[in-house]
Amino acid sequence: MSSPSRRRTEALSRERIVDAAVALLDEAGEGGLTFRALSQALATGPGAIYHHVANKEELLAAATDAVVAGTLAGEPEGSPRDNVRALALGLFDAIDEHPWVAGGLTASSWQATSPRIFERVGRQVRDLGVPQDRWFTVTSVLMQYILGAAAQNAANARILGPDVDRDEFLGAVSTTWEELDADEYSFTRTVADQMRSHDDREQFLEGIDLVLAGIGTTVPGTGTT
Amino acid sequence: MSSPSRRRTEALSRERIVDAAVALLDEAGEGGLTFRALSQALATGPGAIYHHVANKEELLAAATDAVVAGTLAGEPEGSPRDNVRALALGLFDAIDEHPWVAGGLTASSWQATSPRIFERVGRQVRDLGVPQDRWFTVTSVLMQYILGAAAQNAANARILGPDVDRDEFLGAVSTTWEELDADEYSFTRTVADQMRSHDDREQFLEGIDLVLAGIGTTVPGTGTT
DNA sequence: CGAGTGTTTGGAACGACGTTCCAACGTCGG
DNA sequence: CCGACGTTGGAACGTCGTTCCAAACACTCG
Repeated sequence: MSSPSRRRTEALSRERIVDAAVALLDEAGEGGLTFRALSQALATGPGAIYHHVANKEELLAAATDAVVAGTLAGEPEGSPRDNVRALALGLFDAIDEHPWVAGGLTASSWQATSPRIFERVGRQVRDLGVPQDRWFTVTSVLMQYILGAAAQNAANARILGPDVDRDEFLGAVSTTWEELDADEYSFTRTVADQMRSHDDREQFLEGIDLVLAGIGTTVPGTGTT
Repeated sequence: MSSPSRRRTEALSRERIVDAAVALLDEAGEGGLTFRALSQALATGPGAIYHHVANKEELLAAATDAVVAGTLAGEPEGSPRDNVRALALGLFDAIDEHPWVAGGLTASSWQATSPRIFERVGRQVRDLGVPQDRWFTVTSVLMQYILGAAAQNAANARILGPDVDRDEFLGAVSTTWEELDADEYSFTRTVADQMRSHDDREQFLEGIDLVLAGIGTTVPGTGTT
């Protein structure tokens, strides 16, 4: 370990592999992560990678964890409600920017990534004044909404693609909804124009507020404020 | 159309293909759906299937829609709150029984399946007394929680596998949590034993109640009841 | 300083996948 | 009875995740 090693190329390491994987996923989407493409980006062969990473699933989990850990960096500094909002929005934006993270969380990153998020959310739940015997449930519900909503938003963004106009797409869906069967889809037809002009981020935050309000009704000393 | 066709074998149809796909997915999981396995189950070749189904993505979407449409069969008959609970629980159980549905909803079934669910949820939101200008947002949030929580539950069930003992697994995770770093994971360690004895279905329903309670705070004439 | 040891490398090869292609087959209108 | 046309299903293509192994390397010890 005297000279920090410069072998044939530049030394392959798990960290370098994960970084390259993140870059590849960002560029080419979930299907763009290939051991062949990764080999080429790292100027090596597929076999070499397997000495640092067990398989693709673990690699995806590591890439997911790298992104999530990055968004969880700072320490919270406001009221519990504000902290939950900030935490949720940070995850939402991260998943929106790296849509493959949603799939990565489903895969098997629960081992490292999920507890990381759980802890951050849970501390705010605790500070919110929720009775201790409900900590696990309330934290789980909050986390499920955050990740579930973010994942569905990412799925929508994926079918949209990077080069499709958002307003155009929303307009097309809205038109489709307006042309549905009048009896079978009376409600959906009514709100078709509401969907045309909605903002995903804003709607997500309203959902957080809704859940927080629900939590508020079960906390002894707190109103809706 | 006189004799309802009995060709070489028994006539290939989109419906027969989708049914076989559902059966295959239930038996072997998301990875078990293969055009080769499907060909064998239908006693035909892979090429024949492509005359009835565009590609695998569409097939998965059709299979997903078949399952979801089945759970949405009956008409609701109780209070809006009870109906939401029943609707949510029906979807939760369906996804728990067919975990691949979670992935199928993400894929591209939003075209047919998603509006189906949206309409059902939305009607209850309307009957709940939510102001009309918030229908779209509230319905979306409710639906995001339902599908998000169910999807994450299905992901947990998938890593569990059909033959692993649930209590044993929960105990193992709980133990892992208790051995986390005391400073970095103080909250998670505290609730480790709560997770050991929790019930997924019950927790899901508590989440529904939490969201409903949150909705209740924004509805003019309604208390928490 | 050189031989030996154990790890890292990377290219070839394997089986399985989604998908395409096309010759054979079946059905049906004229 | 015959041509036209949609259906069938097996072969084949390119790509994927993964495995295997001989060559290349860094390091330790005599």
